[in-house]
Amino acid sequence: MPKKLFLVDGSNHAFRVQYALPPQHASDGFPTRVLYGFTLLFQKMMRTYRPDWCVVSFDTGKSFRNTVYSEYKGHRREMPEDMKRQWPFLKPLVEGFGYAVNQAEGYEADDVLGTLALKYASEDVDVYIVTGDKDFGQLVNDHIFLVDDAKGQILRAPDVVEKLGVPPEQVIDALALSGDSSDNIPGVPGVGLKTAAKLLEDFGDLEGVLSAAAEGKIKGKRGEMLVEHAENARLSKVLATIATDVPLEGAIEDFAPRGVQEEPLRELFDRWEFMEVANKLLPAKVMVNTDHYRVVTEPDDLDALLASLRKAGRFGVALRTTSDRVETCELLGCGFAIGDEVAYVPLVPRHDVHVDPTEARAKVIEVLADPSLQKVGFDLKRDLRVLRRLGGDLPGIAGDIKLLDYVLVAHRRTHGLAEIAKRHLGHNIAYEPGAEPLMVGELARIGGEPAHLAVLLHDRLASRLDDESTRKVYETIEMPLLPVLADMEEAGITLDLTVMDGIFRDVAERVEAAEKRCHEILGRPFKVGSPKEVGEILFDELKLTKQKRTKTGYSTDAGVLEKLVDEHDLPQAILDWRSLQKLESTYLRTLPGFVAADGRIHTTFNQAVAATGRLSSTDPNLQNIPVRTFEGRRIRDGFVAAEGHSLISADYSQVELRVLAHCCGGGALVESFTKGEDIHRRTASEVWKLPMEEVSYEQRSAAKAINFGLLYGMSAFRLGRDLAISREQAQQYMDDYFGRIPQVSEWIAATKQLCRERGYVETLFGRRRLIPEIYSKDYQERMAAEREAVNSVVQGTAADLIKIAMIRVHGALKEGGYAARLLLQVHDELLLEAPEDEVDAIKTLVREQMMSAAELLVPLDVDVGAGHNWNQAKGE
DNA sequence: GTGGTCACG
DNA sequence: ACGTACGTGACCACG
Repeated sequence: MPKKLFLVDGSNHAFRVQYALPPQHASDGFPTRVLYGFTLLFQKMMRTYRPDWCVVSFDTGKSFRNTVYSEYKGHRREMPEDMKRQWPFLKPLVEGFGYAVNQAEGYEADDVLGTLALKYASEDVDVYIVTGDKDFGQLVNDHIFLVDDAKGQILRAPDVVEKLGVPPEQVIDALALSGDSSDNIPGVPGVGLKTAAKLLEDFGDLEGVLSAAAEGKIKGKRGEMLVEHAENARLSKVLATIATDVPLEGAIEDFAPRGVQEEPLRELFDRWEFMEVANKLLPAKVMVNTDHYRVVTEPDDLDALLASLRKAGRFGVALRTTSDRVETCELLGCGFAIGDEVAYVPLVPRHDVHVDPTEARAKVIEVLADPSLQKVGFDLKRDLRVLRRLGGDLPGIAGDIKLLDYVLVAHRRTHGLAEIAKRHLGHNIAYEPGAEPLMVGELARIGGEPAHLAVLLHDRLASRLDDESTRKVYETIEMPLLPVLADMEEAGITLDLTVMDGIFRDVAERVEAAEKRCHEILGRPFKVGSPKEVGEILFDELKLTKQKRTKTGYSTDAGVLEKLVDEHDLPQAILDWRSLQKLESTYLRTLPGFVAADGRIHTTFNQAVAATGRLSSTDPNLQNIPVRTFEGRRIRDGFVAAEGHSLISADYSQVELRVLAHCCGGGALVESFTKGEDIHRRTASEVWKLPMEEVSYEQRSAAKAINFGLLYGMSAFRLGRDLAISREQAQQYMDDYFGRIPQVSEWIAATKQLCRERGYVETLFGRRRLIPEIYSKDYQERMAAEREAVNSVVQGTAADLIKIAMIRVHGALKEGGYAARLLLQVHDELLLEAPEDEVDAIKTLVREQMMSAAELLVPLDVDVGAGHNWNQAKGE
């Protein structure tokens, strides 16, 4: 049996895969389709083809032929964006599989392969060229074959005749006549492979055909074309000819497969999330060895550990505490990891630990407070706050796994340590909430594991930031924001319980009255709070007009009830009850319970939850305190400044529309913001083609709805409903709008297109959100994805802006030596607290810092006010 | 635990 | 042919 040499036309395979397979991405948005296509090929190579030698060749992109003939060949096939990003990883992938790469500088892959084929084909060596390129038919002989991997066929000389109509010797001439659109060979118009074969049969070779044509022996249109395009045909012949004389060094033995290179390949598969392939190809590996974890039980060991932490200068850290509330939790211990050295220091008394807990705690707090030591961990904002409460601190934060995962895969709803460890290390975490485990061994694992995982995951995740833009978001926005948020949470905001109690009594009384009224109207008691019961009463019993349905029954939301107020008294009564009951249960009753010993409420800002880049606030949520209605707004009277202080509110004016204007790069939006106009009025004047001063109140309101809708990807249906006009009329408004400001619809279309190409969108600052649903087969899901794409850019950019502003304000306050503090962020608003004598200076400082957070095509505007409570601060 | 509703930007 | 705007968190009823 002859031995087998496989020659892979890498460039050709890449393009074939690109158009044959569906788009595919790692969860951070990195495209993997081409890499996957190669992985499939190499798996087949290993299992089925089993070559004695194999070499993969790629175009270097600066080939001689390419340069000389580029003007004739037209543009070389333009490489799509996602393919370009994968290109640098192809060589490592080939080498990971143990195959050789040959990229002869200055030559095309075709020519390198042609040369190798001729050089090595012999009685003892069969050459198999893996390519979809028809050109290679010219090389086929008794020892050179083609492999069409897509179809799984091996083509020998007779197969070439069948496929191309001519034997290998005539392939070049045939292609010269017919051309090859996929390879940018022009040929003669109107001549396909069939005609070419026929002509060659009649006249021998290309020159025979051309001279026959010149002598008028070929009749009709075809003859004319051949005469006219004779030069083109001769040029095509040159283009179609594969060189076989490229100077190449080395011997065939260089191409002997070296077998799978486990570690490099594992790293690549890991990054691309080729889990199944990895499991099949690579031996399972224990990534996290927990056996050697230790519990520090002796004073000497504690000192030794602290010394090695200082010596290392960088380590993983994880506090272990009771309950989850920062204000009330107790510190149970602290895990440390220096590389794979993992130790847990218990900080509560245990019979089997011979270190004084008080002493140990002091030492741990001291080492963590050393700013020269770098710490990595998971959710270090929490650890920082716990330590601060105990008189310590946590400077020198070098990395936070939660934030890393967030910037890499923002579209995931949660970024828990267990989930991340499972995903990246295949490791199941031993974490057990609740009581301290009894056994020392168990304690070592549970206490040490988070610190160890932080170290292991940090390096893996940080290496994925190599994408410039994502790294920038992490390093210049999220990481610097972490201590700012910790300070804000720590500061908290005073809740005046007397004020709250006053409102509570009033509202509670009215809730009861409202419930009574509901019962009276119906004539019997019922559960006003049960959507099911309310739905049945309204629509089955009272036979009011049915509208929307939910999955489980009738919808009774506010929009539905409002439409029924003319039919019956009950809907309005229910609406009244609901709004009061909402105030009572969500705010008036619960907020006082969050007041800590210092009289203040300390919310938690979640920095890693919103897919767009926004913050969220929990326990309690201070980002949804009522403001729209008079009754609701009263609650803000309860949020007050400390004695001798004022609250200062600063909010960005129309920040999302300004971002949109900037994205559009010009047009009426930009012009209007630059002039400082009333943006809704201006929009109305554009849509109705009126002078600004003639815009009516209704027109301005409608324009406002349009502007709002723009940010969300509005539908004419919804706009019509909101404005109480017909769908057609709403569509007309939208058409007029886009007609007048074409930049907006152009940008929206371009954003959707970019999302389809890449599978993700980016904010102005490079924050990325992956949107896999953009490829959904479900129309509705796909449309929703398009809206998300557009909205994420705008909302996300605004979120980046205010985060940058927060970092700047925080820095400026420190720099200026002010006692004023940031307290809250509500998406486009910052709330601060300042001593009376600083108020004026702080108002100016905040406004300036916020306005200059970024330089956009339009100015950023900020409204500032101050007052004793949140209501007043927003008002004046 | 899920769904409906409603508070915010 | 089909549904109808983006992003959150909290409470209540109900299974």
